[in-house]
Amino acid sequence: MELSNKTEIIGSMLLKENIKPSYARIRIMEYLLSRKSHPTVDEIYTALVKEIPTLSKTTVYNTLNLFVKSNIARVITIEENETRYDADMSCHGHFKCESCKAIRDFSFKCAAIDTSDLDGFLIREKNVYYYGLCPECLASESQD
Amino acid sequence: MELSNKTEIIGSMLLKENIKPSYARIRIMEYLLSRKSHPTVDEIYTALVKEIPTLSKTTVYNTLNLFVKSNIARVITIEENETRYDADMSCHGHFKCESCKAIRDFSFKCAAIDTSDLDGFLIREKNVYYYGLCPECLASESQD
DNA sequence: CATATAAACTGTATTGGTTACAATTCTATT
DNA sequence: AATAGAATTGTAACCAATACAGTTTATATG
Ligand SMILES: [Mn+2]
Ligand SMILES: [Mn+2]
Ligand SMILES: [Zn+2]
Ligand SMILES: [Zn+2]
Repeated sequence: MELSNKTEIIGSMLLKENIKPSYARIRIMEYLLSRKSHPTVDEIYTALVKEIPTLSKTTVYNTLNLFVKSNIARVITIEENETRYDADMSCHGHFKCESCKAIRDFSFKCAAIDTSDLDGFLIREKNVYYYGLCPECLASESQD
Repeated sequence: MELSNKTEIIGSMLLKENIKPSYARIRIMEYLLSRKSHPTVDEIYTALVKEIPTLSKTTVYNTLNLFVKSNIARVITIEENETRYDADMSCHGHFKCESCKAIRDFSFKCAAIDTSDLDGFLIREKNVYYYGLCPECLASESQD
């Protein structure tokens, strides 16, 4: 069936990073991959605890920190107070609408950013955050 | 003398934004402008309280929030736990060395980032954060 | 100058996301 | 079944940031 297939795919992804594919870890990674919402710890916990009643919020924290350390998830610090997470490790930027608070991906060519100032630096990670208004909020704000 | 000249320049900068140029506000903005270190609230407070013994940390928070709202300073969320501030409002990126923790500016051409995915969006602010190793730390790490 | 009003500042209490840690449960091996 | 180690849990503690009420300072008016 499909669910076990997905479980196996995620399980082997974790095993490749020497992470034991426990049920909680698989479900957390599955949640990260299925949603493009860049969820917070609380969002992940609240969603999964319905199906995994024994789940602890500490486990969500531990698991996400483990994923980040293993480079299969990344931290999104687009907000000042709460950390968000993303399992999409491809090079892409994040736009946050200051009105509806939605955070969505946008693509850009990483190589297009000229970083001659950083010659001699080892660059491990790039985060690009844009802020503004999405088209929907822009339309509803102009009609006042 | 020079100090009063600097004070007047910062004072008129604040007045332009309808911010009353109180002593605390001028000194906080002066600290932000003189340092390129992107200081935290605690760094600013600790440095200034030596000269302004009555200074309250709440005032530092209030003042920085006021500056950010008036677009004469910006929040740097390059770290997960602590907010940093920058009075340099020009388009530039920030590089954080994961070894020595230093945060330094780098320049890039804002227009070079193709954002066709964001057609129809109103972009108000752009933050570019890079992480890695600075040349000094790179050299000291390779000699093991 | 004296008084009144508003703005700025201060100090403390509280909030909320995150981590520390010890106890418990689960998993794998013998 | 028994043991050891890993994973998970629940609570306590931490700490940056905010809320808030009280105090001080600045400005305006008579
Ligand atoms: Mn993303
Ligand atoms: Mn800067
Ligand atoms: Zn929106
Ligand atoms: Zn360094």
